[in-house]
Order: sequence, then C-alpha cells, then structure tokens
Amino acid sequence: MTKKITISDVAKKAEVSKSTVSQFLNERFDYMGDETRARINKAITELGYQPNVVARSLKLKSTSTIGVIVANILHAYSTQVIRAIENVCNENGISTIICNADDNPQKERKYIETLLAKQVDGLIVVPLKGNLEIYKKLLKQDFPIVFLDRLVEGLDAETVILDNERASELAVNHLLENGYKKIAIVTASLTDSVTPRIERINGYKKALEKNGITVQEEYIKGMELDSFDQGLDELFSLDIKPDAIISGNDLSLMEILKYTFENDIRVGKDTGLITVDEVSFGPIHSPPLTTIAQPTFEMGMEVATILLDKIKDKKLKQDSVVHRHEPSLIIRNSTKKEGEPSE
Amino acid sequence: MTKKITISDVAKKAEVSKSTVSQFLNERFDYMGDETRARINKAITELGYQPNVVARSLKLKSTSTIGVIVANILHAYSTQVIRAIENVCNENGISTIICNADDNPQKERKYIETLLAKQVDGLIVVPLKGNLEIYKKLLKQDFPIVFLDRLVEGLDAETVILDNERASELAVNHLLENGYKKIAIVTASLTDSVTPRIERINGYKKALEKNGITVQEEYIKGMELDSFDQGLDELFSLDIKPDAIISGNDLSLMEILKYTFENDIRVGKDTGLITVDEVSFGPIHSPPLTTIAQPTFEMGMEVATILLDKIKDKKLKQDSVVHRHEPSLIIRNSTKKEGEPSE
DNA sequence: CTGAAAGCGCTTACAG
DNA sequence: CTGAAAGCGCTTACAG
Repeated sequence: MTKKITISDVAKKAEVSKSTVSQFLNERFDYMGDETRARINKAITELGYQPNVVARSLKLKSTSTIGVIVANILHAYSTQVIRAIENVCNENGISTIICNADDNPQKERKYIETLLAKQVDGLIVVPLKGNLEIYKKLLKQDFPIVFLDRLVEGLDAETVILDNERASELAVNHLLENGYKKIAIVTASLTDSVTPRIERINGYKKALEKNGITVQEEYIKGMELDSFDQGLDELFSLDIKPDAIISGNDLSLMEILKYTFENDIRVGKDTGLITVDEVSFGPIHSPPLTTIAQPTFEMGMEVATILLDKIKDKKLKQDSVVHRHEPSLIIRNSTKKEGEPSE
Repeated sequence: MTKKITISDVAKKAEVSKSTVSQFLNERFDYMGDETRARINKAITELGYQPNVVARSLKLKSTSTIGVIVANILHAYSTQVIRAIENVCNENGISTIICNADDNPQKERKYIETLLAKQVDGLIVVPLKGNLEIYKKLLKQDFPIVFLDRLVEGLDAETVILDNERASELAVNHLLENGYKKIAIVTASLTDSVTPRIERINGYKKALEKNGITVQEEYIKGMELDSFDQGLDELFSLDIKPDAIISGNDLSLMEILKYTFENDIRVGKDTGLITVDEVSFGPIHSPPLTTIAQPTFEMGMEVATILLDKIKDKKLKQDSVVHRHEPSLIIRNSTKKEGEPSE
C-alpha cells in the first residue's frame, strides 16, 4: 500500500494550517478566504485526499455507525427489515453493521460487546433470551438502543413489534369464514418464550374463544424445526384431525410444506393452510398460499427512525413505548376448501 | 450516557502507567509482575472497562474490519455467500460491513469510498460495470481486494467465480438426456454483460453444439426482470416452441414461474424447467424443481480466506488468479416429461 | 481570516 | 519489570 495522504499533506501543499483544512472539510467556508478555499480544494483533488474517519470518530466520539443484531438472519423478516433500516440510515449518512446472533445468546453478547468496542452510536436488536443484564446496563447508561420483533421480559424498553394477536385473529377468522372448523396452530419452539410465538398462540386462543370455539390443546404445536415431522405426524394422527393449519412463521411454513408434500396431503383440499409472513413463492405455489404479511418495510423504517432520533437527541430519556404494527391478510388459494382458482 | 472509562482510569485505579495497562490488554504479560497483572485485572473488572477499538485502530492503522459489497442482495447467492464470509471472518476476529449496491454503480462507488474512509483492511466485491478506474487504483496501490461472481473487463484481479459454462452444460445435457430437444435459455438483462449471464449463454451454445444441435437465436432471451412476461410470450408464440427452459438464476426463475402459473403452462409436462441457483422451495414446489446449485458456502469461504491472507501478508502481490468453482446438478421433477414422482 | 496547541484513547519504541 | 513521551489523523476552542 502506498502511504496514505493525511490532512497534514493537504495543509502543506495548500500552504495553510491543518485547522483551516479541517474547517474546509467540514464545509465551514466562512472560516477562510475564497482563494484559501480554492487552494485547499485544489490540493485535495490533486493529492486524491480522503479523510480518515477513524481519526475523526475518535475525536468526535461518534462513529456515524449503528449496529443491528438480529436473532436469526434466516427469517425473511430479518432481511427485509434490515433493508429498510439500511435505507433510512443511508439517507442520513449512517453506516450499519449487521450481525446475526444465530439464535445463540453468547454470540449476541459477543456482538454487543464488539459493537460497543467499535463505538457504534446506537443499537437495534432482535433480542434473545439470556442477555437481560446487558440490556439493562445499556438502558441505564442511556445508550441509544431500540428493540425489534420481541419483548424482553423484565425490561422496559422501546420496541417495534407486530400486533401478533391480531395476526392470529386475522388467520382464525379467515379460516372460519372459509368453512374450516378444526384449526391447528404450528410454530417453532416455545421453550424460549419468543414473543411472536407466544402472542400468536394467545391470539389464536382468544380468536377461537371469541367465535365460541373451544381451544383444543392438541391443536397447538410448538417445536424445534427439526422435529416438525414428528409433531405433524402427531397432529395428523389425532382421532379428530384438524382441517386447517396456521403456520407461525416462514420457517415453520417450509417444514409444514415439506411434510404435506412428502405425505401427499393436499394443501387447500385436505388441509387449509395459512402462514404468518409473506413468502416469495406464495403466489406461485400450488395452491397459492394465503399469508398474513408483516409490514416489514414500515417496521424497519420506524425502528431506524426512532434510533436515529435517540442518537441525535441524547437527552431524550429512554421512553419505553411499544410500537405495534398491523399485519395484513393476503388471501390466496391455500385456504379455499375446493382449491378452485381465485380468479 | 455516563462517561466512558478509558485506559487512563484503569491505570490510575491500578496505580500503574497506561503503557502497562496497554501491555496487559494485548496479553503481553511478561512485561509485568504477577501482582501488577492482578491489580490491573481487578481494576478492569471493577470499572467495567472496555477498550476503545477506534483509538486502537487509529494507532495501529488497522481496523480488523473488511467491507463486502454485493451487486444485489436480493439474490439468494449473495446472502449465502455473505454468511460464509462472515463465518470465516468471525473465526478470525474480523468484522464485516455488508453493503448492497442495488445494481447501481454510483451506489457501489459511494460504498467503496465510505468503506475506505472507514479504513477497512480489505474489500470483497461483486462488481458492477462502470467503476473500473476505482478498482484499478485500488489494485495499483496494492489494497487488499478480491472479486466475486463476476469478471471485470480490462481488469486483472483475483476472482472467485462459478464455472458458468459448466453449469449450462450440466443443464443442457440433463435436459437432452430426459428427452427435451428444443431448449431455450432465459436470463436477466445482458446489456451490462454480467459475467455469469454471458458465460451461461456461451456454455449453453457450446453444449448444444457439442451435441450436434443447432443454436436457435430465438431461444436465447436476455431481458430485464420486468419484461419477462413479454419475452416469454414471444418465446411461447414461436412457431416451434421450446420444450424446455433453462433459467439463468433464482430471480429469473421467479419470473418464469409467475409466467407459467398465470398462463397455465404445466412445468415438467408442457415445458421442462431447470434453473441455475438452488432455491429454498425447490423440493416442495410442484413439481419439485431441478436445479444447478452453486457451492455458495465454499465460494464464500474461499473468497474470505484469500482476502484475509492478502491482508496478513501485505507483500503478497496481487496475483490475478481466477478461481472457478464447480456447480452441481440436483435432479428433481421439473425436468421429467411425464412429471411422475422421482421416488 | 488563519494558525498553534491541546486532546480524543490508544500503542510502542525507548530508557531506566 | 515499569513509565514518560511521542504519535496515529483528526477537530475545536482560543488567540491574534
């Protein structure tokens, strides 16, 4: 590597002080005469000078960078939300460092530490169970942080999250309206009491009750992704089989579709199917899949906007507001008993 | 924010100099007595001290961070390769900053500049057309950079890339073996001569010729994703329609599936279909989709390993090696004329 | 309008 | 074994 040009080189070449060059870089042009300005400009382009933002960050105690830690990047939700976050950050001249905790609290912890050591100006996190103390510490020192998708038990923090109960309600009502009566719900593991899963099940129960239907506990399945086959076997071996399934998210949907495919269960005909999370292949699946879409773009925008506001306005105390977003129903054919085309 | 603890605070508390604390932080314990070491350790934990890596980076002229710029994050290829890159970087204590150029050379240029200003130690880029000069400049100053997925015309740089011609050959041979005779290839726009698209078409032509089949130019379609409908209309209005389609990548596959779905063209029966890029729903689509998988994980590992080696070993001149990776054929039912189950 | 000086939080020769 | 000093490349009062 050829050696880097620094502000000193520019100052020397333009025959001014470093201070003045710095003022130029920060566009405070009234701090210098027109010809000085021109000289500096010339020197910069001739030398191909690029400021070193590491030095700048050190001095300013701000890196114009935020960290985003998602629990699991495999969810389409994560990538979509991340894209929205990046959009608003970009527009504001903020860089983002994305980290995938891979559902592992240790990893998450390590990422938080690394990001803090890197002096990020703020953090967006889809939290995992087990790092409560760290979150608390950060909140106590008023470090800018906003949570996404999940509530943390015992923590009073600003969070952007889906109205999960409403999502289930949409699903249940839609299924009932289409003549399904024995509705099951299948989600990923409940052992870590991940908010969306818990709330979606609660919403499912409430919606059934509202419709005067008794909740059957056997119709509620929460399990690790790799034991879906077994769980679905159980479900479909019940004396009274369900006639429709609500899938908790996109990853559980994949497992369900694998299962129905392998076991020749015809979606739509043999079982209704609706999933939370819109999926890319929803419209082209046969039958096309009815889904409950999350407004991922909106949610990403909001969480980023909140964080950037917090960063700008440091005095702004952490207010522990929970921002709920509305899911929306996308009706396609997997919830039509006859499986006839919708057009 | 409560004020940050610095190395000075630790030094004061432990009653040693900053130098010694620094030696401690860098685990050079033979530079101090055992009790000194213990005192420092105590001070650090009591104060909850976290080193500031920005300051460290400034001094060391190394940020332990690399930048990754992908042309378009929407490709499954991008996200998979990124995950592999992150894995090897993580293992080596290197952070990654991911940027999505969104097929926009200006954006790519801006990202490169931002990343350089942030003093990243190296760059992995899936290049776009139009930034040749920047690449050249970086290579000339021996800045560690490795390219991925695409060759840059006029540039002699280390690149990790699929054996795209082989991918097409696999596809063509497989289709021919399964009785398809009139094979078309459909890819995203060719106007920017993106390497994989060009090479896949070349490979397609070569493979046909090798099999003694004349190339029909009408069977080769390269177009923007949003004009696929029209292009496919043309294709299926030909006097002699193709009986099989090779899809250039995952995004073009989506368009093709949308088209066949909307036009009631039965994949497998009415037209064979094979795509480069394995897709999540491949196995559960009806019919299940035959694909040509890229070894994305391997490719990500290799590109990261090469870059980290370059960074470690600065003298290592840029060697312009092109590392080709083998695609593999995953046979499923979309290339079976009868559409019968494969089991 | 311009510059000298101090300082951001580290690291690393160097001296003792 | 330990510390004082210089320096990484910036920014920003402050003085003139």
